[in-house]
Amino acid sequence: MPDDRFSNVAYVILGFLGKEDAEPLSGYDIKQWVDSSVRFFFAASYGQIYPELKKLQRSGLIEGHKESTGERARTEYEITDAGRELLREWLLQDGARLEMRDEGLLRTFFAGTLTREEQITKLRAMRDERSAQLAELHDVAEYSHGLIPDMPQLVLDYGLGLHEHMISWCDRAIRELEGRKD
Amino acid sequence: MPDDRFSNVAYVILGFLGKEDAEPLSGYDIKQWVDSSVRFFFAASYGQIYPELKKLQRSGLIEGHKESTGERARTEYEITDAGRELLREWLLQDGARLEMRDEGLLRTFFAGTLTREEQITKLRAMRDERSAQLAELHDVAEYSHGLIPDMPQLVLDYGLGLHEHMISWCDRAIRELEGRKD
DNA sequence: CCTCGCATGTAACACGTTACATGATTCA
DNA sequence: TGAATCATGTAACGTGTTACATGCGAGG
Repeated sequence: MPDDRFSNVAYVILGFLGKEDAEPLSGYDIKQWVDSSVRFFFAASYGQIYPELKKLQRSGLIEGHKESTGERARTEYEITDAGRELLREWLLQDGARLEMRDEGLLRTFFAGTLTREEQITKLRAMRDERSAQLAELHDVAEYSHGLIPDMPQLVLDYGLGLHEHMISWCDRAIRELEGRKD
Repeated sequence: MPDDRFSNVAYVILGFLGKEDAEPLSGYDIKQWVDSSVRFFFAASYGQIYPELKKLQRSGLIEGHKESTGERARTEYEITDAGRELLREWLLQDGARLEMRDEGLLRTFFAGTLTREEQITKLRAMRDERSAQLAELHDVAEYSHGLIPDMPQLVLDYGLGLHEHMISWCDRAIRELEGRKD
């Protein structure tokens, strides 16, 4: 067994391939799934996905089949028993990292030297961005309503609530600053 | 002027040095400030801070003074007018990136193959971690109450609300799963 | 015919963390 | 005396994004 350590992206792959009902997926498919579901709290690029697929295959955790029958060239992957086992191990691990990098908040934090006007403008922009994101998430949630199982549904609800919270904070902060407008 | 592009860490440094009342700060000081204020939505390590201080100085945006009078060797930095200008520019920029990487949520999302019991255990662990973080934040907020100006205070409130939201989501999710316990 | 989406990949770069090295001062 | 904190740094590593290259197939 070469190189025994896997990135979170590897577990995302195993996660999608390891769902109860899961069909075989290509690297491209996986990217689509990531972008339309976990994207708001976990991103993954092709630059990570394709190399990781190779690595997982080399380690016998997934199996690839060339599916080039008439259609476009395409390699579909399925999870193996060893893969399921590793996925399960990962799911049960404790100590999960939570990282956030919020440039908007960072700017807000240091915005004391701006004028009230400028501060309010910035907060409104932040609010609008979040609203746009919320709308997108709503689409995803609506579209997949009933199609996806319990846990993913709960996690989508989490995302909706989170964005709503951010928006209402912006609103409160704006009102607060407007009230103090001297 | 060599290399004209600065990382977010550079702006954090300028931010702390550029506050109205700001005293000169060492690299060590800045790390302390980061860890005790913006840490929950933006981290920075010594490995980023020290090189960035050098770079900012080379570009004339901050000025360092060796403060080795009797005490430990220590270099304190102050912001220059050019630095203030760049900081202001950055504060007014739009298009702020928001990145999140939440391993716990990721695991939850894929937890469909675990038993109800296991799922609930995981959620409880997540809840506890968040509670601990919330407590830490409360300490910071309490400690700095009145000491820090408007904007930072608002941002701290944001953090408190965010963590409370996460916790109540965990609670709801747990109740939900317990209700379905078949 | 041309554009869009499907499909696979890689190389260069940017970003960040960790571990390590070093040494002074303070306080119990 | 020994541990903790102040203080400054760097090298190695790991992770993640971007830009690019390539080509097929479907539909307007």
